[in-house]
Amino acid sequence: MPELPEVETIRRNMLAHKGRRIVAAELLREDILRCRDYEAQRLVGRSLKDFQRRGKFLIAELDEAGCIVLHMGMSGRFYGLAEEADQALPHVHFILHLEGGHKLLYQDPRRFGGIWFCADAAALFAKMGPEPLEKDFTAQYLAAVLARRQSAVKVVLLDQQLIAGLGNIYVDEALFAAGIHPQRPAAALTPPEIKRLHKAIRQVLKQGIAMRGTSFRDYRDGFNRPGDFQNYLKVYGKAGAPCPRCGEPLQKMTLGGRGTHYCANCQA
DNA sequence: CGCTAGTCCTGTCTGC
DNA sequence: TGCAGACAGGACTAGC
Repeated sequence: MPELPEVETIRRNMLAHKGRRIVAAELLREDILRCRDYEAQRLVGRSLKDFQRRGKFLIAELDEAGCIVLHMGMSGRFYGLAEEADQALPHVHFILHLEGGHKLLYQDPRRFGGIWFCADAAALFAKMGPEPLEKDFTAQYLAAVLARRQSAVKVVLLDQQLIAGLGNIYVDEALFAAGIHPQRPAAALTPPEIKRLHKAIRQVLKQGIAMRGTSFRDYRDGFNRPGDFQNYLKVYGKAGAPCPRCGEPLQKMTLGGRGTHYCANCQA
């Protein structure tokens, strides 16, 4: 499930295609398109000016006519292939053919993701919270956000309107690193806990990026290669295994409808 | 406004 | 071995 580190990894990989011209665009599934400010045909002849990321969204900026925004949802992939690699791949919904014999494939079996052909992407992100790796995400900001919410701290951290880019894996890992129980009411966290959590969120995301993302199941990078961070997870997907800190069996519960992994002994 | 529950989707896993 | 059902969850919506 591509979260901030996975989308950032894909973005960095996509920079290999920066400046390349689009020679053809195939939208193979209409219902994957969430915004149609312009038709796919309008992409032909444009070039990929730059690649940006906002939260879990990847933005391909065009030299004119706006941009292409992609969200990988749960199972989405976006990667480059040589043009001659033409074996029939399942669940490919969008293909950008580029000059120089390259093509970019958007592939998403579960179709929780989507694509936007936007004249201006700013409106898409108007309500989105700050980037957790940018300077405006401070411990003070986190404290203010948590103070006005009574929900479980994990549920609050997953709210994209409060913090952009956190998903189920990195939230569980950050709460473990900070020694905070995922079910704690957000407003009940103490200032030292908030400081630890703030640091843990940034640390875990940076580690995830350094390891090119977590391939727990479906995720692949911009070259269709798995990431490495699944080998460094402490709690996610490890219910029943011994806690790496204290050795007690890790627990699993459901919070906000999501599988939640934690150590009942280390996370208070 | 805050919060919960329901919805979408299909590959993979579990139990009989 | 085969099949039915459970399970995974990001973002959005309705309803209280």
